[in-house]
Amino acid sequence: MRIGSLAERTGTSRRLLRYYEEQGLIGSTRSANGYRDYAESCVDKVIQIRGLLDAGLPTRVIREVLPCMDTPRAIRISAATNDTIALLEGERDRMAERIRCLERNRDAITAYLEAVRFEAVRAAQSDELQLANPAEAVVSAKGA
Amino acid sequence: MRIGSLAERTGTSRRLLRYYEEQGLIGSTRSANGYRDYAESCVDKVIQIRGLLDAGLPTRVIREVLPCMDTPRAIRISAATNDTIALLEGERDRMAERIRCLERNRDAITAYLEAVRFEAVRAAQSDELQLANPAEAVVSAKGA
DNA sequence: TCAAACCTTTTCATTGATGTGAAGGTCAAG
DNA sequence: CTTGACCTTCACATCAATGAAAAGGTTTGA
Repeated sequence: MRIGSLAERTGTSRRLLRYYEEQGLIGSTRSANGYRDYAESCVDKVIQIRGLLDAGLPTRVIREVLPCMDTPRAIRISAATNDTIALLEGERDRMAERIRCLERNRDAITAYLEAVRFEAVRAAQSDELQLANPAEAVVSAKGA
Repeated sequence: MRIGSLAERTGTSRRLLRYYEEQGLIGSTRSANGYRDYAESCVDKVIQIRGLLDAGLPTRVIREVLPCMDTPRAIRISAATNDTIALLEGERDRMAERIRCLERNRDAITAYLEAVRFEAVRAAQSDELQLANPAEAVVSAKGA
């Protein structure tokens, strides 16, 4: 597959794909004319890279982590030195911490949105009944 | 609390705290001499900001999201326009997507590490029994 | 009171990482 | 031959973060 197809199928620019290759995140062979030729698996790989970058992981970490999830499920054990293992454990823990942080904040946003919806309903009912002023409503949620 | 204490208690540099204030992420009052004075709640807030930035959220988003989680649990409903709500829902969904991506990859790393550990045990046992060569071991995990 | 040590202020400049634009050239198909 | 996809390379944009200079406030102790 050439770079245009890969770009289209992954929703990234050709420029960015060349950049990822420069950063050692993806690989490609070259056709006789010098054009890059990508494996089918690159599609998933690029999507995964996009997700990890968007989740805040630096390319350096992604470079280390990606080989552990090769899509033709072959796990290279031999290349795992003790240093690599320690490094991966560290990154796994940092990922877990990121997940916790995001979950906390996602839940807080969810709770806020629910409170807003609840308040909107309450204000509408109040409006219906007695034409009350819904402005400046501040709800103190001591319980939550 | 002055900037030095806050820096020490949050593990960030003074410089960075001024930067966050410049970016509208935290606030401070000023003493008579011009020194910044921070509320106690700023400690948690800064830690939360660090977590969100580390998780890949841009300051723009954090600025919007933070007011929804004020620590004296007062939820300001009034300031929630329809635009704000839509924006928050979008960010919540993006957070959820990040979480899924990180979970997938954390699990993949975990599985890899377990496979490595398993392989290490197997190689050790093999060593004990027949002095086998453990180098270049590649395990094809078709089942997983 | 003087001074040294330390904290704070603002401001300008820079770094590092991710990503993009565009120029100038090659290749291949209509 | 023209068009469109691809190549390399240099430069630029953006964002988070940092460095350093220059100036002033605060504290402590001789």
